[in-house]
Amino acid sequence: MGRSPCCDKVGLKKGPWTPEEDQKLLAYIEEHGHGSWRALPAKAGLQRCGKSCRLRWTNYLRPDIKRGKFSLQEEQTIIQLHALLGNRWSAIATHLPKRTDNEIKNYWNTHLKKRLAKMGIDPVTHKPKNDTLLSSDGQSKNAANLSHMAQWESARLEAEARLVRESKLRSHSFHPSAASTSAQFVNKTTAYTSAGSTAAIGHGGGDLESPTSTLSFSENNNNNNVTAAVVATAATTGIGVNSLNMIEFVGSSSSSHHHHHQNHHLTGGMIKEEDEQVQDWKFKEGIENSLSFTSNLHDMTISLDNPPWTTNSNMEENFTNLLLNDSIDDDSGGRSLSDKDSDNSGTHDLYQDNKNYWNSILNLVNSSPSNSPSPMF
DNA sequence: AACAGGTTCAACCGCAGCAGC
DNA sequence: AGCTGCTGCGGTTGAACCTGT
Repeated sequence: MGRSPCCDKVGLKKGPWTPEEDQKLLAYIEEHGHGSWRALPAKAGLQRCGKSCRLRWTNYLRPDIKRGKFSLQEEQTIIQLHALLGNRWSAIATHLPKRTDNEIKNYWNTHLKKRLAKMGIDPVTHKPKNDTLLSSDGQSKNAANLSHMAQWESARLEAEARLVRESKLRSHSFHPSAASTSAQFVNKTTAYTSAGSTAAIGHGGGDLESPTSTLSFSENNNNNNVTAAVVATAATTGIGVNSLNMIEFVGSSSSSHHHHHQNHHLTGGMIKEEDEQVQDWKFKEGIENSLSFTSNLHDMTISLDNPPWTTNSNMEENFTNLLLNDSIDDDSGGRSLSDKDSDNSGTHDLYQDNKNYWNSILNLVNSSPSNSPSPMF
């Protein structure tokens, strides 16, 4: 179990990379691909450890990295995914094409975490810090249920990662121009299918199956039964609320991008325009081998005094306002969580905002940026 | 202009998981 | 089954940069 010596080896350089080193690394990978990272530095003539080279490549030099300011939509995505997945930056990064986990992590720690804290939202739990106000009205239960969702989402992502790894192994004819170094650049198709308690393992053609998760919630309570049926097929669209207190996210997977749609040119084109980003979101929904993998993840019942998510109206808008208010008026002291009045209406607002917040998170699962051309912020 | 304190982010560290032997 | 090496991940660090005084 001995640790690999890595940079402990004497003579290996550490610290910031010089342009010359960057050039060497780029030139080598462009010509040969990275291959074994451990062996790379010697071959490329670099006095670095392989780990350092890999990091430099994946976080900085890789051509398909979008650098610069995060868009409002990206911010929202990060916040929502963080609520679902926690500090699983690599998993979050899979939903943000061209952004590295490191970049997302940094952005979270330096911007978003503080912004949420200012708003009175615990950046860890994504619940209002003064949660006692909500403990008796079912909202905590909502959060608990969402926590379950998060667990399943995590499981799904892990399953996807496995599939991706398998896929990469099978088609591992590495080409420098397709120097995919991370699972995040492999398309995935995901789906949350409302299926009651039905377990369905669906298989599609191709040598790999598309990760499709089935989430269903059906829990009994003395009072209201709410089935939250989430159907989110990768880049899903639309949300329907039927008359039975049932939320239905209906999505469709339509694209058929080829895995190698990304051109890994090593020069230029690092930053793509917004419409290209939209394309990338679309691309996420497709997968080279038209994957189809369905797992019935969970069956549970949500019992609620007040059925949550029974309406979608203004959901996104409210979430948007929550964050926008704060980011626009950054000196407001984060009062966007409705502290204008400290009476019962304030409490209600808090509840409402919290509900909207979590609704928006749920909605993320079903929504695709490609279908929300106008920023939510 | 100079300094101090705060912020950002590239890079490092250590650990865990996995594959091959 | 156990060992070893490699890779990826998340937490942390510290130099560079920014801002206020």
